[in-house]
Amino acid sequence: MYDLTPIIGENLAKLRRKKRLSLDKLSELSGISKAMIGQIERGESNPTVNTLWKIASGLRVSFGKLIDTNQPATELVRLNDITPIIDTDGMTLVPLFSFDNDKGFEIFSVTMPPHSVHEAAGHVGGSEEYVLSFEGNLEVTMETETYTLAAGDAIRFKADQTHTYRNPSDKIVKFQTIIYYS
Amino acid sequence: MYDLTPIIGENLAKLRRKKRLSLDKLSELSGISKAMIGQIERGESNPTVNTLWKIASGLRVSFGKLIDTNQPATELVRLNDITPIIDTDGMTLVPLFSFDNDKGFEIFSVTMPPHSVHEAAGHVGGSEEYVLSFEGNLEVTMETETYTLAAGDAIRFKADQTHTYRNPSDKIVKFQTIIYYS
DNA sequence: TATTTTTGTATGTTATAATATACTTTAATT
DNA sequence: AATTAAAGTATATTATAACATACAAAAATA
Repeated sequence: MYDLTPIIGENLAKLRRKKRLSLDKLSELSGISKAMIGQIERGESNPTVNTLWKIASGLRVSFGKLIDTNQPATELVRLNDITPIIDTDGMTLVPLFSFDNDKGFEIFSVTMPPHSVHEAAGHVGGSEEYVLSFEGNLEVTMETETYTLAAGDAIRFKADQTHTYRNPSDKIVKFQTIIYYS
Repeated sequence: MYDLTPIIGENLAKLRRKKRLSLDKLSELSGISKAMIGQIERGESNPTVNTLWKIASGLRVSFGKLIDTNQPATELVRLNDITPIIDTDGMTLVPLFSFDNDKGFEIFSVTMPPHSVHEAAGHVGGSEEYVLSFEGNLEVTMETETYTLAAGDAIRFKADQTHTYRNPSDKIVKFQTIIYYS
C-alpha cells in the first residue's frame, strides 16, 4: 500500500527551509523534539496525527500542506501494465485510477466473459456509478429496470441499490466505470 | 496542546456506520486490524498518518473527513478568560484566535505599557500583518518608514521585514493584530 | 588558526501504536 | 430454549514513535 512518509518528509523539509527555521526552533514552536522532526524529514518515521498536527501548527501551515502529494500534472496509465482483479464470476477489473484521497472517485476498466453475470450489492452511502460501454452489448439491471447498452452508450445510476451486470452474448463485453463516493 | 484523537474517533465511527461497515469489513478493506480501528474509534489510540490514510482509503473518504474538527458556527471569546503571554519587553499578547489549521491566520490582542518598544524580526515566508489600533497612539516602524496610528486606525504590512512597535506615551496602548501566513 | 555557536545526525530508552488472539455480547437461525 | 453467527471489546506481544542526550559537522566569531 501507499506510504506517505517520504512525501511528508519532503514537504516538511521544504516548508521548514522556506520559513528559515532550524530544527531547534521548530521543535520549540511545535513542542516536538528536534530528533523526531529530523527523522520525519528523512522519511525515517511514520508520525502520529497528533505529532504532525503540532508540527503543522508550529510551522503555521495547514495539515494538508504536509500530506500534499504533489501529483504530476499528467498521468498516463497503460491498461496492460496494471494487474487485474479477477472476480469469482469471471469479471475482470482493472483499476485505472484507484481511489485517491483528495478526489472522491475511482475508475475501473471492466471485462466480462460471454454469458456472465455480476451482481453487486449496493455500496451504501450515496455513491454513484457512471458506466461507459466500450465493446459489445452490456445489460445493466437495477431494481425493476433493465437497460441494454451498445458500445459508446453510457448510464449513470445511484449505486446504493443492488445492481446487476450481464453479458448475455457469445462475445466479450468491455466497459469502464467511474464510481463516485459522496 | 490540542488532541485530535476524540475527533477522529467520532468521525470514524460515524462514517463507518453511515456506510454500514463492520469493524471486520473495514479491517479487510483498509488492511488495518479491527482491534486498532476499534481503539481509534474509542479515542484510545493516536494513529499514525499511514494508518489513518489506509483507513480513509478503505472507507473511500478523504483524509480530511477524518480529522475534520466540526467547529461550532459561533465562538465567543472573552478577553479576560485567556491567559496572556507576557513578552520580555513588557508587551502583553492575548491569543484571541490562535492559529487554526484550516484557516491561515491568527488574531492577537496586544497591550503595550508606557514607553515600551517591541522589535519583531521578520517572520519569513510571505506573511502579512494587519494591525487595528484600539487605544492610545501606536508607532509602527518598518525599514525606513514610521507610521503613527490613533485609536481606530489600521495598517497592513508584509511581515517578512523587521518591524518595530513603539508606545512613546505615558499611557497604555492597545491594538489587535491579525497575522496571515501564506 | 583556534574557539564558540549553530546546525543536523546518531544512540539508547521509554511510551505506545499496531497486531494477533481470545473473549463477551448481541443478534439470527434452528 | 439451544446453537450458530456476527458484532465489538479485552489482553498479551511486538514493532516502533517519540524523547533525551550525546555527538559530528559546518558556520560564525574571536
